[in-house]
Amino acid sequence: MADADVSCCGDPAGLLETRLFKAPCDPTRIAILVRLAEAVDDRTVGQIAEDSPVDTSVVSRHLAALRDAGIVEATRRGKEVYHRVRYRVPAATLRAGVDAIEACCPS
Amino acid sequence: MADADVSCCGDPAGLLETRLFKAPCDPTRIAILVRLAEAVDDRTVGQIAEDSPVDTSVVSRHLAALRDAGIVEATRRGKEVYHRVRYRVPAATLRAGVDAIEACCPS
DNA sequence: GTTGTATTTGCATAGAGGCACAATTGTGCA
DNA sequence: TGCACAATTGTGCCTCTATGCAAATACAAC
Repeated sequence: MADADVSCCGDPAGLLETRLFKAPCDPTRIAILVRLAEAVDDRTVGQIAEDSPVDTSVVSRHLAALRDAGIVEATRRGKEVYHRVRYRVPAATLRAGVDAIEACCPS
Repeated sequence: MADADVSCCGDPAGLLETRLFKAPCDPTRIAILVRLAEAVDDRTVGQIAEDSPVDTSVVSRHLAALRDAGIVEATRRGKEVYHRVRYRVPAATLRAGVDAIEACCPS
């Protein structure tokens, strides 16, 4: 049973084990993500760190985690690395999971 | 808490800070949740612990966390406490969040 | 009441992860 | 080149949480 592939719901463990769910577990990561979402344009690591109580290195690591989870994307322009939130892909992943659950699981 | 209320997206931080997102952060909790989802009928703490490498007390604690997050519900019948997955509420919460994001955020 | 079983809770330990600081890397410019 | 600045990475500390075991609680049967 370890190979968790429920007949109707697709692969719930696969979804839950995604970094998509692990990424928002830390309050600091959530705060960074929200800051990034509130910004109208892309933000550099330094800009985000300015608004954050933690060190720049910490922000850098958290952004790397968010990038790794597919929640954030980045582009290097010169010395700075500009970050922005990816909305479509994570939202689509979540929606697909919710659809699968609601389509087949007991109400 | 940084009055995080983005104009269009509702309260993203509020959703992310929910225990709904914190609960699946631990692999053991995910495994327990998947076991529970795979079961056709309700499962007692002991039954879940049988299929789990960790101690019964650990399972009990994780189930409490999942209950606290609204992902699992339980009913006591005699000595045993029977658990089952709640699908509707968590799925609806996630769907509402996804809807809000897709409705207003940059594509 | 007592006994037996299921679950929860208290407590100590160990492991994982966040954090700050320092060192390193990457990039642009003189 | 050398220098300055932005970002990443190495390292050690510290906090938080998961874990196991034991004690306590909840409930049924007697």
